[in-house]
Amino acid sequence: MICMQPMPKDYKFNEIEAKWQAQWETMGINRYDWNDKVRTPFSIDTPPPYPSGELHMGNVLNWTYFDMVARFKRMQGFNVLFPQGWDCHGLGIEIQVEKARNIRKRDVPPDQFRQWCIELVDKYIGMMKEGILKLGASIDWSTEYKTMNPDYWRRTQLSFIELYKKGYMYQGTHPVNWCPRDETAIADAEVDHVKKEGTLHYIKFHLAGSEEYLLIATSRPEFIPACVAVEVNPKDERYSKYIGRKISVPLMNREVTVIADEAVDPKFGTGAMQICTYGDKEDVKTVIKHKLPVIRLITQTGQISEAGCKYAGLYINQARAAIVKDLTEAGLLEKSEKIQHEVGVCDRCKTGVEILEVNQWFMKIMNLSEAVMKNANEIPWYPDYMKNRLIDWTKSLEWDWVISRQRLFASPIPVWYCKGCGEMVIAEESWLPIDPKLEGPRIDKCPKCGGKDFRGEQDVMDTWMDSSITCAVHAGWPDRADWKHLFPASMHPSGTDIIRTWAYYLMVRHLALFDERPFNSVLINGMVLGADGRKMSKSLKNYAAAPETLNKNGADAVRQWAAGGGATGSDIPYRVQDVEYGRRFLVKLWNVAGFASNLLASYDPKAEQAMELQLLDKWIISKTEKLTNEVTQAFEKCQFNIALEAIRNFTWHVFCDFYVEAVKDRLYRPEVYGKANAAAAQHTLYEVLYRLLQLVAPVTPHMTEEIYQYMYKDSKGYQSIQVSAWPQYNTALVDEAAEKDGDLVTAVMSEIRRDKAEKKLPLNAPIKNLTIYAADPAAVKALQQGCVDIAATLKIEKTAVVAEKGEGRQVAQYEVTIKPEY
RNA sequence: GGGCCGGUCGUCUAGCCUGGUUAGGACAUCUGCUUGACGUGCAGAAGGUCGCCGGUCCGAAUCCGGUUCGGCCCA
Repeated sequence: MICMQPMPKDYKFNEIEAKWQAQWETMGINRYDWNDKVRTPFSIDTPPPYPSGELHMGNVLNWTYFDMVARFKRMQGFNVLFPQGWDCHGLGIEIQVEKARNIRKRDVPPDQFRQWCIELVDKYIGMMKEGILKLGASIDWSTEYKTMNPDYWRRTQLSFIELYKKGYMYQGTHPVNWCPRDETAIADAEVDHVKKEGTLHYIKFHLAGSEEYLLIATSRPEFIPACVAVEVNPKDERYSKYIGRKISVPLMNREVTVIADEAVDPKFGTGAMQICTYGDKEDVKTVIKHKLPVIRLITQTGQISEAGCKYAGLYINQARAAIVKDLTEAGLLEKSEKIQHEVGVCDRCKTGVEILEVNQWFMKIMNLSEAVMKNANEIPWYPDYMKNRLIDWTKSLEWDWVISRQRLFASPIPVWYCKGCGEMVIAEESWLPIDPKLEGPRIDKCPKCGGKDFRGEQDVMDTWMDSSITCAVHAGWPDRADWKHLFPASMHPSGTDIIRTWAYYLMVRHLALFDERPFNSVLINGMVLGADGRKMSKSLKNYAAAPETLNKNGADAVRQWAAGGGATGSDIPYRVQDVEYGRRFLVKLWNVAGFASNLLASYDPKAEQAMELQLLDKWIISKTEKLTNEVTQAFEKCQFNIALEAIRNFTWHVFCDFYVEAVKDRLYRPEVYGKANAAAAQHTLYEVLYRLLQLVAPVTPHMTEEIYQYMYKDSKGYQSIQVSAWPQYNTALVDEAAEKDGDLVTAVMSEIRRDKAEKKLPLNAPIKNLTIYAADPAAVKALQQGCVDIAATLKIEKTAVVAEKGEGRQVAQYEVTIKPEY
């Protein structure tokens, strides 16, 4: 019986990759089996990406990581859940809609605006999904969800209600980061810090009823109307005599007190500073500490309020200019100088962030910090040191998480207020999903005053409220009674840039909701850099478009770049050469498989045959087992680059360059070597190639599947190599003696090749006689076993092994010499 | 100012946790060969005092301390 189909010479990756992507879907191998309670589940908490246009190389890197884990775990026999969602809501899309249509959120009815957002998100999802499909990610598409769909934000609302009941959600008037352009509160995590040039103004503050003045340095003179104190360092001798005295605020008909605090840096500016509400985060601390009053100077649109007297109505920049001008005219401006300083900007629109005291919804997070850090420490991180990013971030937090936003495209906060008495009504679980802007609470009257009129909460939730419950949602919460079967997630993948947001928010939300951590390990990917090592961007001309790259090289080649481009967690430059190397490896693999299928045309893997394994057979079988062990361990530790390099080197330089070369003759001329010998070569060739295909299958799933279907499907019986059993390291097949002897034999082969190369002879140039000298009896024995292969590989007519130290060319690193006669 | 990461052949990167290999690989370069699979492939060559200083050790790219230069994050 002949079961080997001849393989075509060409590999058309476009066709073949698309074919298997469709077939896997049909076979259902990517599906998580919700009814299977036998296999251990392995769930990947795929972070739903923010749809922002076409897939980029960063996405390619991430999804390749997720997919390699999914495929590896599937082969290991786990019931793998690899879900896919889309994180739709948020400022990013709103800003794009505003820009594309040249409007502001208030210019059109909210429904119209939301509709435009939905349309844009859907368009982007289509683009990204196409790329992810092309990459061959083995996602269970039956799990696909969009956070903008009511069925999803119902869960966000439910989590809000439960957290409210547990006392984690509260409303309050506190200073928050505020983006004047987007007119909304934002969280610390959404503030970027950028270096900017600013001006430091030295302004005279006269002591009350005196000609004496203090010089105050400030980069924000527009805050003078909100000045509530002047602060100096208590140890600063220049100012100690003024502490406690009244001082007048320039241009304002008002006096404040000079206070002392260690926090003031005597070396910055003049060592005396104005405290305003609020120029920066430090002001907030000072105001609380010294119980200072608050003057609300900046409005939600970034203008000066009535508190700014004559400056009211001006925008911040205009007010600054006006105040500097007035100060100059009043002779109160001593000097101005340029400085470099860091300012907080909105991470979406890059507008300078202000600190406003406004009524908002908050989630209590400060008391969860210990638990976050404890849990971060208890689970493995790949790589380990990345856990510091989460721990450091957690330690640095000072404010609770502001979760309300004054925007439109987001999950509604399910709350109403009685117009009569102000009583708050929180939605019942059975009302969800519900938008309080569109309908009232499902109760007859206010439970407190009996009033019938309610005002729905106009604010919406931070998008992170949607995306920080994915571990529970993926597991089936709240609809599946058995959702704890998949919770915590086995692995949460994250990027170095979003640890402080995604990993952090997931941790606090789930700990607060369920008193349990959301994931049991974390896989971190670095950023994709341009080939020049700088951040990839279109303007730097080092940008590679992912769809184009995939179309040109095929997913399997690009995936090798992602897997092998660098250590897990480190930033990885996108190098075309890496993709090309990947492609060449595929050509090599395809060729050797095709070649092997020819050599194995008469081989029936299922037939019981007598075989006599030769030295090099045992040698490569043993090495293959060790490779299996090495690759398995590397995949377990998410060291994809190590796994891939080991497989490629072995395939190319051990299997192809030595084993296949050596075994050709045995298979071409079985009559010379005997049936059992040839059978051993066929068996070894067949099984080692199969093992290599399995090991590399998580990285290059398409080609390995194609080869598997031609050569192995019938004998191995799995419908796909993707569900074949991951090989176990079989120590019984490890043969140290055979490896040692085989290494000597291959070293001799290399030495003869070297000799031929030096003599500028072709590698198949015949050698009349070869004499090998070795004094060591063990070496002699090995060479006697191997000299048939040496002769066959290098076209030697007669070979002799002499058991003595002889002359000739020394075999590198061995006490062995050779003497070829051409 | 704080935290984390990194500095290894021309370029990029592995190794460092668990000290001892001629420091591995890829790309580029050079020299041959083209052989019964190879969109080429194969064979070979050259190229690194592992940022710097000090310590521990019989022995350090690897451990420790310091220093310097980058990158990221935070203040």
